[in-house]
Amino acid sequence: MQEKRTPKQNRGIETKNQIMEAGLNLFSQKGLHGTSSREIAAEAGVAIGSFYSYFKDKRDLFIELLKTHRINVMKILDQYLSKPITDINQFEFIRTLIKAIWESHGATNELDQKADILRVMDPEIDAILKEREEAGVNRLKSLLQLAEDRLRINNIDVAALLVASIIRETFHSKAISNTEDMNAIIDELSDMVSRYLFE
Amino acid sequence: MQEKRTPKQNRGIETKNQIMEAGLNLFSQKGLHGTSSREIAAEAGVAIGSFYSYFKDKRDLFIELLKTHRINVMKILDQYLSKPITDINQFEFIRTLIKAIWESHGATNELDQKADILRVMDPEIDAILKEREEAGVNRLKSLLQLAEDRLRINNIDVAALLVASIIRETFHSKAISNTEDMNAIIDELSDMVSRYLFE
Amino acid sequence: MQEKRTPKQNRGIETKNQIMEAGLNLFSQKGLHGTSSREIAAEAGVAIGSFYSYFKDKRDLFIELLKTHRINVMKILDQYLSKPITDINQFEFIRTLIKAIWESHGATNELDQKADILRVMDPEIDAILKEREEAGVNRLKSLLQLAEDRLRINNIDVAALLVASIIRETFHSKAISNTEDMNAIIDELSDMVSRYLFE
Amino acid sequence: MQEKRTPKQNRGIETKNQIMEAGLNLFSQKGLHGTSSREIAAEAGVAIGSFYSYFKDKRDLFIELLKTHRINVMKILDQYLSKPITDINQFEFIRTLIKAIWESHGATNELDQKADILRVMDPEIDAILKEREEAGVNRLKSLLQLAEDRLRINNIDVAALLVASIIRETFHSKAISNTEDMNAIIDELSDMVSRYLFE
DNA sequence: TATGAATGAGAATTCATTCAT
DNA sequence: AATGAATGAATTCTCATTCAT
Repeated sequence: MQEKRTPKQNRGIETKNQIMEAGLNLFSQKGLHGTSSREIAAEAGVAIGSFYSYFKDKRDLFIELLKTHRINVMKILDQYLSKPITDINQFEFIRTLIKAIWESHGATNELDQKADILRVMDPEIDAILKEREEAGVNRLKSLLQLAEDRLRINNIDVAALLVASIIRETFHSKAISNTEDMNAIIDELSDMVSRYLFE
Repeated sequence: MQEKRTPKQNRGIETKNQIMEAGLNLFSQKGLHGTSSREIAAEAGVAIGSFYSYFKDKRDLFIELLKTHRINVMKILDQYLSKPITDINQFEFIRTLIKAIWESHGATNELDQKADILRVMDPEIDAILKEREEAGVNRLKSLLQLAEDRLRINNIDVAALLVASIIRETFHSKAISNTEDMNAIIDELSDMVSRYLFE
Repeated sequence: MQEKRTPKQNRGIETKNQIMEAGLNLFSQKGLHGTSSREIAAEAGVAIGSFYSYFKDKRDLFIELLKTHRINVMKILDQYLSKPITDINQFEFIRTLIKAIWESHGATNELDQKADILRVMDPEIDAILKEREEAGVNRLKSLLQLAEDRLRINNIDVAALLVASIIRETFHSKAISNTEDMNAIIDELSDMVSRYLFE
Repeated sequence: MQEKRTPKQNRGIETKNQIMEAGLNLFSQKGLHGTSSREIAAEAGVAIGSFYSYFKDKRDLFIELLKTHRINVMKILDQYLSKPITDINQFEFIRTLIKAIWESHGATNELDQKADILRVMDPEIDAILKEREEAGVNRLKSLLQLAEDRLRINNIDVAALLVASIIRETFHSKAISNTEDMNAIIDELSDMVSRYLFE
């Protein structure tokens, strides 16, 4: 195989971005197996040869998209959660958290769903997702520990795992993501979670 | 294509069952795209031609497995829920429900996860899953209506949708299904849901 | 392979006839390659195993049909041509000949067309057709020799070959066999041939 | 299916030509069903993938060959028939016509024979052949109308159909195309046709 | 004699990937 | 850096044929 190219000139950076955008669109719609490398190149408006200049294969692009997305999510979450949260009530705090997660998912929610199926077969993808999930659980645990005296739950580890999973999976749920009134869902979810966690 | 065969002799029924079992195993591990029809035939110990005698193609087998599973889940759920539930408390009621769902998932939980990704591209699979999800939401709604006077939530529709989704997705969650202590998870989940629903 | 069965009981004879009739229909419509042995058995209303009891394979049935047909054609032709022909004029003689050939083709004209393509690949089929063609040419030659003094052509061999071919191929011609007015065609063809042959 | 490729570079044109030549050879010998796509690719000395880059499937190649041939036949015929024909006698005129048709058939005569069998099952092939046959009949009719006062036949439509068919089918006849002395056949055929048509 | 389940070679077709230009 | 023609392994699917019942 030819050496993977790291673009130095503007032209190359542009090409790589086009491929990544095309990949994100197509993988989100049709998953890794459902999308062919030709298709991505065509959607990006470049030759198939160019695709293979920048990515080892389509799985390589998939993983790069997954990692890029992970960084984006973290950035958005940090912005939301950097505000002081002591002066708002518990329900509002949870609500803000859930909204932040919802916003940060945006464009790549579909990609995550596709990645979820691949992790079974693909240890590298599994590792990325697992790391992300653990990071989420840990961050939530830290937040909960700040308010430990107001918690009603015994096992903070199990609770953090459960709450993080529920929030994540709710947004992945097809039944829910097809619902028009996402605000109502977020309100109810916040109610459920805050009532579960706090006295 | 040759006529799809409906086995009349015992030998044929046996063969079809072997194929379905092999399909369930392999699809659960590797999904529809990750499994080849040859592989299924080999795992079932039959010739590839036999596979195509009983199923139009591997998607056809996948759908048949999905439908069979749906029937099994319903059977198990009905058994659990046919017991009188008035004399147990709310937490126990929810806990029994969640346990029933967990038990009924068993072997085909993995299959459902694979189906979930396919529904995006495949209207027939989407329809099967959607019907199942709606059936679940409706059944839960009926149960909730029986205890309407004790509920604290306003919108029973949104609550039923949310709770049904949360239970389903929790079991689909990789982060959770890898956990060894599922009983603790079920307890916490029951706590969360019953506290959300009831006064 | 199992021994080819020659039916002795009535049941067996009946079965074989059903298969031959089904074969004639399907081969005529779709040719040897276009027809599957399953299809023939289904059309005949027997199991595929029965097909292989009576015929080595589908080519074997095809050849048996071809030979049967050949015998039928000869029978009909002989009936027509056994009448004394001296007292009718030349045009009428040729016309009667052509009509006889047309009638005798009937049901198996289509089969002959299919056989024609196979002869290239299949020496046995080629031999059957060649033998039939030569028989036709020779018979025509004999007839012409009876009227040798009235002929205008020099080379009776070439003429017999040409005339026999033209008559045969005219009936095989798609452009013509789709024509509704076959009588007009036969009249013109008779005119052409008689004018060519006789003073 | 991947987009059918239209070669722009010389290399691609070369490849496509090799495939078409291999297809012509093999189809002529063994027909559409008798030839596999792998075989064509091997004969052309290219990979099977290249075959499918240039043709949707082998039927697509077959049809393209048929169309190409049609154009070639028309070109050659036009060259022959563009010479002034008034000063030659009727026999010579017909003889020239028949010779032109014979020459123009050349390599693709065999292909036509194969196409003939396929038209029954394949409307597109039927349409191509029908169009060609009609074009031939019409061209002949026009020629005959130029010499209308010398004709002895009544119905010019039937005569044109019959003569065109006879010429075409004579060349398709296996019995005749195996003959070594084609010149004798052409002479006799010309004699027959001119005597039929003209006073 | 009749049945039809089972077999597996072989054909069609796709698509990830390479490499000469 | 970009192109796209060429490759061929891998997969899907068909169908002639056998053989146990």
